[in-house]
Amino acid sequence: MRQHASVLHIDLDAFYASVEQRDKPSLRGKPVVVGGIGGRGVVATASYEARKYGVHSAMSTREARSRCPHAAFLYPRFPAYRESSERVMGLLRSVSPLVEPLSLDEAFVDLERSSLDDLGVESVRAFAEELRERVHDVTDGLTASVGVGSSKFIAKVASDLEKPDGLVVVAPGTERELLRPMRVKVIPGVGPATDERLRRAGIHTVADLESVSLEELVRLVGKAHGGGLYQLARAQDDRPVVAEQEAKSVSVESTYDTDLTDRVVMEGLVDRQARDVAGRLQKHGLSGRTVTLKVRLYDFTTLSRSSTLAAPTDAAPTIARLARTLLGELVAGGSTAGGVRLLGVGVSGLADWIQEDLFGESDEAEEALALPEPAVPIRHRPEWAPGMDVLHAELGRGWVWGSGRGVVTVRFETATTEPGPVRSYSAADPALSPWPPAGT
DNA sequence: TCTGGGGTCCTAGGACCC
DNA sequence: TCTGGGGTCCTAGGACCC
Repeated sequence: MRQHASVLHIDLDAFYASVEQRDKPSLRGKPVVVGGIGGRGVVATASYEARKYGVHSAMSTREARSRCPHAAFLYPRFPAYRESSERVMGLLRSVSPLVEPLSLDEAFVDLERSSLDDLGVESVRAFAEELRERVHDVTDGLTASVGVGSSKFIAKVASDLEKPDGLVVVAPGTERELLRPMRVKVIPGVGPATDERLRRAGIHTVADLESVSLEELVRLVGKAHGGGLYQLARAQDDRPVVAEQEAKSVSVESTYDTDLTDRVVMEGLVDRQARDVAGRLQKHGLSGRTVTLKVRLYDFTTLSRSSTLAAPTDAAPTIARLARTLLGELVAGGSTAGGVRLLGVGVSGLADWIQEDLFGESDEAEEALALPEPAVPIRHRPEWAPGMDVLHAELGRGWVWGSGRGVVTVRFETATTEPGPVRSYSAADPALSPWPPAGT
């Protein structure tokens, strides 16, 4: 724990939903739900208007629809979120070289490395308030909640206290009294399972946790976790802000609207996932030795099988061959007989050097074997997904309001226009195209 | 029609080595 | 001539985070 409140945590409010409301003027002030729209989708982010109806992250979209049928349900537009995120991270890096992004919408900033000389509470508060304004400006209107404290833990807790659009600076020395009345779930790492174990032991608040011995905590939740809880309950947290985190694994997974039983179909899907993973490894100059296949059965039982190569690879055919073999073992063993709802392929044991540079052997020969195009009957995403940006030859820029039965309905508006008109077209109308055009 | 997708870290057992 | 022990790698599963 530091002497000063010099760790800042920033969290963009209802990030995905807020970007949608910014870019779709007709949705401002209205309930918006961003997430998977398919039969098995879940909510990624709900706007504050939708939260009033009890809609929240990780809820199934079906449940969200029943709670708030009049909300706009939109597919995520990651390129738009990434663009705003990069602007915010860029701004943060202009303030301190030590910025640790946690996701697209969250980051820690080390103020000891900033230009701020006076790390007193009032000075830090003014600095953070100005930072929030600059985030608002650079993102064309998004709001952020900020917490500042003497550690990552305290900063993160603080940023949650006055959401949305809030700022809390925790004065050094007041951390423990702030934490004591809070539920143990406030501690990062305490999820549903740990919460339940602690609850059964009569531990509900941080104050309760503080009164438990280290030995008892280790007995309850294990060595590493128990040690961590013991410290965090006392607001002891020396974790540094770390700017560069190296990737340890790359994976792709997908849940299908209907359970899979056909081995050939599953192999085709796994091939495609292997290709996607290989593409991402290559894009980042990475290769890895361990290939993992993930299978979630109809009853949500999750299995994984992995295999480790002698040398790292980034080749799609190599990854696909291993993943297929692992799948074959599960199919042969009868595990998949009841149906498969999810398939995934991952590569771990990453090295940021290329195999061919260090080893005489390579999988070039295997790379030369092109993977057959999979005959995949299940389309995961409709062609015209709600929320996606489109261009119409006459009416210009708009977004897909809904589609079905060969008809697509578009609202013509952008971030800088008034709420615009709605028109319907044939899904095959050549005047309508995705925006931005493919390949740009 | 309960339960996404991208990750990280930890645990525990067996193999293997010194 | 039993009962060794520690370290590392690999695999599978689970908890957790956003």
